Amino acid sequence: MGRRILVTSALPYANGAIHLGHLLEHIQTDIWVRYQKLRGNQCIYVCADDTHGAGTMLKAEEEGVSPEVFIERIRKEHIEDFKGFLIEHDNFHTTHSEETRELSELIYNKLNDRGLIFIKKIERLYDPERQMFLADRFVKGQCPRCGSDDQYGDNCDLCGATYDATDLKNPRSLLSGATPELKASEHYFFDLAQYTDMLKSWTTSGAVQPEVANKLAEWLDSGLRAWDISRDAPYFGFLIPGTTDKYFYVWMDAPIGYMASFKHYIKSGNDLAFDDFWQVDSDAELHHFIGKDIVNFHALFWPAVLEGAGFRKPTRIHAHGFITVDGTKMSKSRGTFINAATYLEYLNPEYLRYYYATKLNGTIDDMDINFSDFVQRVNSDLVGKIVNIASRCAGFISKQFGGELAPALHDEALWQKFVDAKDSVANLYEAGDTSKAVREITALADLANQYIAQHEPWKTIKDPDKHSDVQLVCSQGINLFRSLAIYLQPILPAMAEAAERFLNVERFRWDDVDAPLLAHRINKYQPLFTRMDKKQVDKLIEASREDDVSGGETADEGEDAIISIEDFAKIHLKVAEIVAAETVDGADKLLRLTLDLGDEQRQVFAGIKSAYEADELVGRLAVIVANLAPREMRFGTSEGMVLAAGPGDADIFLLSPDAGAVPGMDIH
RNA sequence: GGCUACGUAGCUCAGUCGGUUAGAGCACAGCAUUCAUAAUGCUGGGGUCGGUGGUUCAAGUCCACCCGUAGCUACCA
Repeated sequence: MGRRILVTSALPYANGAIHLGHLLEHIQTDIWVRYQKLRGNQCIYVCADDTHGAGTMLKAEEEGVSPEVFIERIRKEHIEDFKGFLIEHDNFHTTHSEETRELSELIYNKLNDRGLIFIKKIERLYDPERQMFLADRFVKGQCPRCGSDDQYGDNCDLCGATYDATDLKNPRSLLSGATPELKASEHYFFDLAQYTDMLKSWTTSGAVQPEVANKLAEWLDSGLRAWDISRDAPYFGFLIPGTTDKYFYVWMDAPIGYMASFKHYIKSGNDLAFDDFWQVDSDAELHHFIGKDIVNFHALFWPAVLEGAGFRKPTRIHAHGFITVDGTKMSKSRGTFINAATYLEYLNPEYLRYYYATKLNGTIDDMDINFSDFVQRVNSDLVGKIVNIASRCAGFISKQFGGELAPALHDEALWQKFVDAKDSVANLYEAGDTSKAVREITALADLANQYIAQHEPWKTIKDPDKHSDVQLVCSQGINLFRSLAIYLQPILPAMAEAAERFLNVERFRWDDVDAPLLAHRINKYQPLFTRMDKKQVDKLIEASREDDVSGGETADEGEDAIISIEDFAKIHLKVAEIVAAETVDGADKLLRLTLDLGDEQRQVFAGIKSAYEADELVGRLAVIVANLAPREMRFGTSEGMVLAAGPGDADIFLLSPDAGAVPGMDIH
């Protein structure tokens, strides 16, 4: 009997669009789920929007609609975005649902009955104008340690200090600008410390990755405190039973949303028993895929709540790292904060699924996206290696043999190598190490291409006596391709479907790799993938940059934030003389400049060819960023940046110092 | 600031218990090839393993400190 598995991805917060970061998690989960389904296991994948909290309430208010209307609109967008990336949630619900309310109340009542809930009066910052308590992110003021202004209520960006919002000097409410006052309020606490021993053994039992267990040990060893699970009105959420103005904190009901989504899935006509998956001795598996930033909620608070309420605990928490682009955080101003919907306007979703798959390894390391690497990997692996096998064999089979595959294999040993990879690829999928799985699969693709090159069907076809050899070789090639398509199905479901049509077969199953297709009629080959042009990616980045300008998002990244004098001092500007300038073969926009900085010469590539002739630049002075990291470019290394104004094309204007400046002078 | 991770070829990443000359793919160069969507095959160049110091017969691997990146730090979600 197969395994029974319930899988979740972290719930996206219902105040913004799905972006590349969400997709890393959902694609990773989807690959794992599709693999389980392909194996014939019963695997249910549920998710939901995380809707509660002051965040959605205020955002809805900004748009002048009710929170309910606002979150439902977001949910529809999220569902569309995920569908566009072929992510097959069996149910995508909302935490603002009857199921979540019922289960939250049930769990709370059980915890309360067991004496795990207590009430304590605490003092929090209160906005007297808006008449509401303020979460840390809605308060700014001066850091109590270094005194820098404009810092949030939890920690200081500049000196790194952490503190309570009540410690801020000159605090102000971001909602009204008013000075917050301290106000006492009764909060409800969950007695987390009761479960310290349980959590110590659970976190080291293999339920979380070792590096995550290390991080959690820090919490466990320093002593768990009671967890504040209530928030005061006004709040968007569910009332705590027996109160009229205390709401469940969003992180209390968010994981309950996993249960609720599963419950709703059953209600929608699926014949499953809720208790089979959630009762304390359930033999079904429960897997949560999450980002490394929220491990404490999933691997401390959540298992303790489940334990306290008499439910089973998760089988495994799969934590992953974050996306960086060229080594740094996604950035709206650089156009690397890319939304799912924008991506889909320009590129095939399976390109991204494949690229992520080549890099996912089941650890919490961050994943760096490099767009030229992305283009190269997809083009050379998917189009050049894998799909090309089918493409180069199909013509012979359809033109010479009426679409009929040979009745026998030509190279049994080679075929067996493809069969033998099955368990190892399976284990890698199971462990979430899809990067190794892909490496094994592309190594097989290399063998297939070598095989075809060695047997040269395009030469054999000219010899009438060896006509049937061509059928043997190309049939072998197509069977090898079929194995690859099955192995890649979890990552590339649409490609696999197209391959099924080409091969004229039913839906792939994992065990199909055991036996080849022989004496079988296939259909005419249609290209499964087309090559990607870097220009499409450039357009996508450009479009994402525009999104930012028109979107008017609240600057939660601090993109255009005021910088300190220390930040400015990091930029070292110098006067430089352009001693040589020349065009670069093959480059449309670049000029290669040789700059004299007084004590050294540097080569800099500048994108100013559209506005300047090389000759007119020689001898003039320019302003250069002298400590910019050297950049490897296609035509060589660029060792700095020349400053210029203007929007681009013909309108580029180089900056120059007034008369008297000499090369090498510092600019302050 | 404290903590948890990470830093290896131009790029993206492997590298097991410390053990021979540090590997792969992409990119690049040369040759071959023309079935395939300019797709393939063969060969090759390319490394101060972030830095400094230490432990050891032996360090990419262990230790200390430093630099850089990311996350957490319980009311941001």
